[in-house]
Amino acid sequence: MKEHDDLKKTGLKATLPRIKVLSIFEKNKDKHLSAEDIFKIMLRSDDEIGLATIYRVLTQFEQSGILIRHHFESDKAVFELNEKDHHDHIVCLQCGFIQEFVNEEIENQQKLIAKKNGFNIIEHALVIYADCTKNPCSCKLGGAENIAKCHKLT
Amino acid sequence: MKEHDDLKKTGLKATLPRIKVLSIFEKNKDKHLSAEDIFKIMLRSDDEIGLATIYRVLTQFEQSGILIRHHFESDKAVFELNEKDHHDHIVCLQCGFIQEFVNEEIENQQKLIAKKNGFNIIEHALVIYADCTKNPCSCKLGGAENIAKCHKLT
DNA sequence: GTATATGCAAAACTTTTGCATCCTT
DNA sequence: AAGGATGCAAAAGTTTTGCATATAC
Repeated sequence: MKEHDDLKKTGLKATLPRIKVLSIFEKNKDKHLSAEDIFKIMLRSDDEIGLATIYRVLTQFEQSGILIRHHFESDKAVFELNEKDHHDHIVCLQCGFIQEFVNEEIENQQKLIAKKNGFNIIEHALVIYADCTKNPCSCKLGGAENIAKCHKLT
Repeated sequence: MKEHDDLKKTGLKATLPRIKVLSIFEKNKDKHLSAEDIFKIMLRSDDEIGLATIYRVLTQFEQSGILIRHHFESDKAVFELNEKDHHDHIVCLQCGFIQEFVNEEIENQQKLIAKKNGFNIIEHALVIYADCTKNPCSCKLGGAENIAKCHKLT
């Protein structure tokens, strides 16, 4: 089982809750999920889990490098798989849609800035808050399937 | 009174709590303060205020463009005066010291990226998380006055 | 005088923790 | 079998809200 082996590689015991949480992220590679999102997804598929366990597992996964934690503009943290290919985010303020991007020039400038100011970069977070109305955003297209695409839950 | 007039300009009634909160930000132009920071500062100077009022005032100030809200890596929001000169932040993970910076090249690249992806930028947040040990960070220098400089309260 | 703002307490919401029980190795 | 992981409930931390009272204009 893929998730089972991935967990063992990081030194974590392959328990059912951990396997379940990891597989949800594998099935939602393009999504940014909160603890509550995970909880709701598992409730809907009749998987028993406690919210406290989810918080513990998410923190462990972040520490072992499996997940990345983001704060974006809201009070609650969201997580995504750490695919090693660093990227930044554009967040649509209307529907929450998240577009990922990379830009070498920005990466380089950051290194120069840190060096000039005497800092060692540990990591960074660049979030552009925007409207995707011109895109157009899925919400504007209407229809349950688009609203679903637009928001976070699967 | 400066704060009084500034408030009237934005259409807000110039009440005592609002004037007090605004003047704290004026006195701490280089700091990023949380609701609780404000609360503690006012307690120390014997100004009566409720925490709920601080939260309401901070939100109103943000909406009227007086303050900017940041989330950085922690759970609690921090605010700073909106000086109109946009800048980004380097946050020291060891002591919380915050260095501001601007970089035109990064600003331009963001505009290009948004355009290419069909988004209207509303705003953006770039935070570099780093160690300022090489700086060296005030905490490392020791001494109460440096620790104080390093952290947020005034 | 009237509408709005404040203070307090209670509630809402996210996240953490203590502890008895269960599961992985 | 033993140690770590889970679930539940309770707590902690941040932010919001209801309502009676106070304040600005």
